[in-house]
Amino acid sequence: MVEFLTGLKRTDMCGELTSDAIGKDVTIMGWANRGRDLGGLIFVQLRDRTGVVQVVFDINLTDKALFEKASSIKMEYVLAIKGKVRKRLGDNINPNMKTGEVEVVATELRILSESETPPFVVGDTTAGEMLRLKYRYLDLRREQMQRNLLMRSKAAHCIREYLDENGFLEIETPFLGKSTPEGARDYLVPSRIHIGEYYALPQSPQLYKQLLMIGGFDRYYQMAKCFRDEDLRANRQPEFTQVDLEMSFVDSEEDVMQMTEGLILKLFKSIKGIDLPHPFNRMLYSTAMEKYGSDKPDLRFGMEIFDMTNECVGSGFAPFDSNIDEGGSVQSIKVEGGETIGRKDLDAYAQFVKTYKVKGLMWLGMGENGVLRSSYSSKITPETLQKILDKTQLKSGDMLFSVSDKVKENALIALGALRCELAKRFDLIKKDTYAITWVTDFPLLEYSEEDKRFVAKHHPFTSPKNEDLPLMKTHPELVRAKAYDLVINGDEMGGGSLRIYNQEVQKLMFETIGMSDEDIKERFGFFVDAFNYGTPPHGGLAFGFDRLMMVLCQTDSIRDVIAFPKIQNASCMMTEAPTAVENKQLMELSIKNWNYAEDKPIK
RNA sequence: GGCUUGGUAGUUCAGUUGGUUAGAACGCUAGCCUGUCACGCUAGAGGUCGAGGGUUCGAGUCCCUUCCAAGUCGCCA
Repeated sequence: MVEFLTGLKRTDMCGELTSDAIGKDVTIMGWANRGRDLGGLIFVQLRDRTGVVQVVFDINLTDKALFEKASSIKMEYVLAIKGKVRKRLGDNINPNMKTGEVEVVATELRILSESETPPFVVGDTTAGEMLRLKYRYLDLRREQMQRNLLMRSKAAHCIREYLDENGFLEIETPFLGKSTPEGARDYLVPSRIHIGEYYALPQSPQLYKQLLMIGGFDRYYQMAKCFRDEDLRANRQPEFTQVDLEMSFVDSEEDVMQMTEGLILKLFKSIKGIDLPHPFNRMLYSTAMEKYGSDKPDLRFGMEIFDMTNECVGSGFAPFDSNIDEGGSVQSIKVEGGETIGRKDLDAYAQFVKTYKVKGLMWLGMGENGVLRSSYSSKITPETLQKILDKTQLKSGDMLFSVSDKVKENALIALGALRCELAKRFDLIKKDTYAITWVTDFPLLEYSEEDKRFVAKHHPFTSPKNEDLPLMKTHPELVRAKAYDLVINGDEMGGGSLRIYNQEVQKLMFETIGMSDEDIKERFGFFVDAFNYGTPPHGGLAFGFDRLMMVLCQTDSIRDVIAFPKIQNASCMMTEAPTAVENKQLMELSIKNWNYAEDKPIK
């Protein structure tokens, strides 16, 4: 039977009916949670996005037709209920419900929509994610998803408010843009009108926002949807949202960092009610790598990496000695209480570090009364062993992990990853802590073995440090960038830089990464041209809105903060996108009938 | 592309050394029940053990191939 809303207007939200509402006549609407039919008495929990309230049908208080209708209610039926709010009888108060002191005595019930038995009970947090994503619209009814997306909306509002207060204009930039194949793989969109030509979806609005600065907008921001056709991770989706901002006439990195810092402070205050300590910590990239083996160090716990190369010179142990001879090093971390790690787990950790670029993991544990247990102590000279013990001040119960490699950075990265693994095992990460740091002074360039040339670590418009400019031609690897990353709890939340605004410097940059004048013209011609017509010094930053929401919502999965996310193979469980399309569509786009060998359409 | 873990009822899972008719809870169906709130009670339905092949007298269990999912390395300027 079809029932309509005709004549009914919602007066209240379910979750907001507390003792203040006692005696009020209300009309409420929502979905039925599981009900409890006691025979002559039926309880229905009605849910909307604000929460749940108990509705009661009493056979002695309602007419028979209404009561029978109520007994036909099943989970996820959509109901409109008129009734009167009353205090629950006797001591039937549910302290676990916000609305637990009251109930609505129903006088009218309309079943607006029936539901088949849902594939999982809404609110069942054990339901598998595959299933939840297939029926995402049901999953979205769960309290956690409602809360996360509410928080996301509030955060977006808060960001707009802050940036507006600080004179930023919200300006949209195109989705259909030009492919500039450097960096991530582009998602391409075929052009119907221009046969054989393609737009690219933006990986970021980088070029546009710099052009907006040249266009005189001075301060810009955008909640920008970005697209990258790369493999997914727990915190990576093929389409995601960046809070993208850019400012003109900035003099130093601090100008952008402090503006961003104000935004993060306001966000945490208004969303979580937390006053974060500030100013945020600043850490040099080189320090982050040496102490944490990562450019996004997790500072919620210690266990810092230290260099043990000097102690291991002439150790008599071939792996140490040969790596040191080749200019490498020995890096270590000390794990207090780590001596309890069993042999099986030690082997597993050795396997773990091998997934990075190093050969193995050395371990040295000190048991009771100073008894040593080690993978290598018998192979090094007693003098070396003594030096190590002196350096590390190893105590009973401690475990020392070391990684040696001819490339220092490899050893650091492997040990940095192990450090985070061990922190999880030994439960060193306290809940509800936010360790925030800026990482600054990144290298401008890095050498790509694959391309046999230097490539921009950030992007080719990042400004080198003024004082490092002379090194561009002689030691490109030593040039530092005016770049900065914001790191929260070991995750990169965002990054930015001051941009090059001088044609000479830009030219030098392109030369250093081996881009010919032709390449430049082909890829960035419009962009480079713009710099000839008066470019203000500018810089900005983009942070991952989804990742920030993960932190604020305290979840490990980016899918928990996105309404309709993709799964690991970049498909959508619900719509099954991507799908094959009709030949007719392909013909219109001249895709299927394209002769790639001769690079022209097949007539 | 590599590695690790997983796939058994609608759902979440158990299933021992390879051995009778593959179990539990929730959900579902029918009935009873006036103060439940994870309501309770009684009865019932529900299975291609991801798929294919192999070993065996016998496979959910062992082997091979393959598909799907999660995490991760590569990748992500």
